[in-house]
Amino acid sequence: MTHTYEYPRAALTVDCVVFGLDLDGDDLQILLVRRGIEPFLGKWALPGGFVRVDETLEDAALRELEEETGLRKVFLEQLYTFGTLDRDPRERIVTVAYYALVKLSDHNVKAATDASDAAWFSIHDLPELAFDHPQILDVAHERLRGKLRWQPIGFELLPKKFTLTQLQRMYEIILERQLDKRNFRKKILAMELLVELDEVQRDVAHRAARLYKFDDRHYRRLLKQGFSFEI
Amino acid sequence: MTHTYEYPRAALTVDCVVFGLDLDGDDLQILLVRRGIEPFLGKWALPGGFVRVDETLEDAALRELEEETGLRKVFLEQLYTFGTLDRDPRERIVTVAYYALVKLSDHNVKAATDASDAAWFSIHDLPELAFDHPQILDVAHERLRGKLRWQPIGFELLPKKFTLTQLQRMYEIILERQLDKRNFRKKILAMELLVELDEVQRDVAHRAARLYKFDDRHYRRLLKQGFSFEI
DNA sequence: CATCTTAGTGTATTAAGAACACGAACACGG
DNA sequence: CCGTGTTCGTGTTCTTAATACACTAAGATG
Repeated sequence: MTHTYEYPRAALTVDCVVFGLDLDGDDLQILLVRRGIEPFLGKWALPGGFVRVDETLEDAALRELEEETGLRKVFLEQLYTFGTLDRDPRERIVTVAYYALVKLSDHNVKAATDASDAAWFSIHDLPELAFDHPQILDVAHERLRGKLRWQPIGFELLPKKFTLTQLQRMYEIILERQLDKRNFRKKILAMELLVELDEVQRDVAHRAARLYKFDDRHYRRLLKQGFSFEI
Repeated sequence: MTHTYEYPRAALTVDCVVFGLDLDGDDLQILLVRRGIEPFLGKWALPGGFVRVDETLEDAALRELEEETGLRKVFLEQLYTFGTLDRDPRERIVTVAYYALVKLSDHNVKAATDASDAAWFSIHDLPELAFDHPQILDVAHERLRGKLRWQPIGFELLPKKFTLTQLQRMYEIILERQLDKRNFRKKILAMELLVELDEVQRDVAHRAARLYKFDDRHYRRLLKQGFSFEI
């Protein structure tokens, strides 16, 4: 069945920049999929695809993410819409880009094997990408760095229970600068957004650190009172 | 001539939230156009329209803005893309929203008469709007307030030459809080982004204030050195 | 020349950010 | 069980930025 319109229409797609944090490797990572069709057959690309006429943009992004990488229930936020004329060699395609933050600890390497061909890459060592995906990735990286300091989205990259050192390292990796240990702990604890758990790290070859979790309910309550997060 | 595709496609539009500043009325204003066709015939709406297949999104926004309101050469930035299923009663339409900042002093009331039916409204006294335009406007207003403090975009709302009092009032109107006169002047002058002109206000019934202009070249130079603007 | 309105200016106090080092805990290996 | 190695957890001082606050000067008007 075909569909006919009076004027030509651009096709509409979504693309997702998925960030993951490798605390061991001290590295920010991106989830890419290998293209199985032309154009750019065999090249790596951002997971994404065409928006169906009966689903919202966000639904399309979540669907494509699951189909291509197996990921579900991730933090997802709209990034920017890219609409230059020649960004796809086939025809005019406008893409609404999203960025996602995932806890590598939960959805560990499963994502890589589940789908046809998906893999994590260090943001500092990326393969050649299809389309204008390098540009989309740059915008996403910039947004992540910018937003991280003003909104508590970084917790989406950590396991539910984390140590203060892991939290600090997350900020250091993404912001690409060192933070002072004592000042960092003073500041983050003063916000009263973390709940200290009766639990410590396990299986570490040194003194185990106390575990904390982020108190989302309390954060939302504070927000209404004009509280503003800042690292 | 018609155009046929294998799968149904959403239509793509752009909409613009145009902000103007009325320094006399101490008021932030929005430019709206009255709809000449169904749906929502006769209702006020954001200027906007369909994206042609051979123009970029930004070009479409600028074109629609000029066609419907006569405005040219305004500050324009992408806001967000709205894609819920029922936002247009006719069919699936996805809209890429932009926001614009204009100097009311330059493009004064011409805009209102030039086009069929365009007019400025106080953001605190808006008429009933078509589609999901109230929501788009809210997002734009939130973005403006958020961005104003961290980027020197407010100058786009003022005449090229302005007084420090006007500058302060602009921040007070949009941020909706009072600022201390001496602290404000101290801070803004310390940034060294303003050029003091050999010129003062004219036609005022009291002591005339010194005029300043924003030094865009110097701002860009400072940016590269890691400078960050903040009010 | 008296009146009215806005312009323009400095200091003292308070809060936040930055700099900085060492003893305690715990696992491990000999 | 004792020494070694690694990370944990903690306070104070100094510096810088933010806040609070009020009067004289300039110039237009009648």
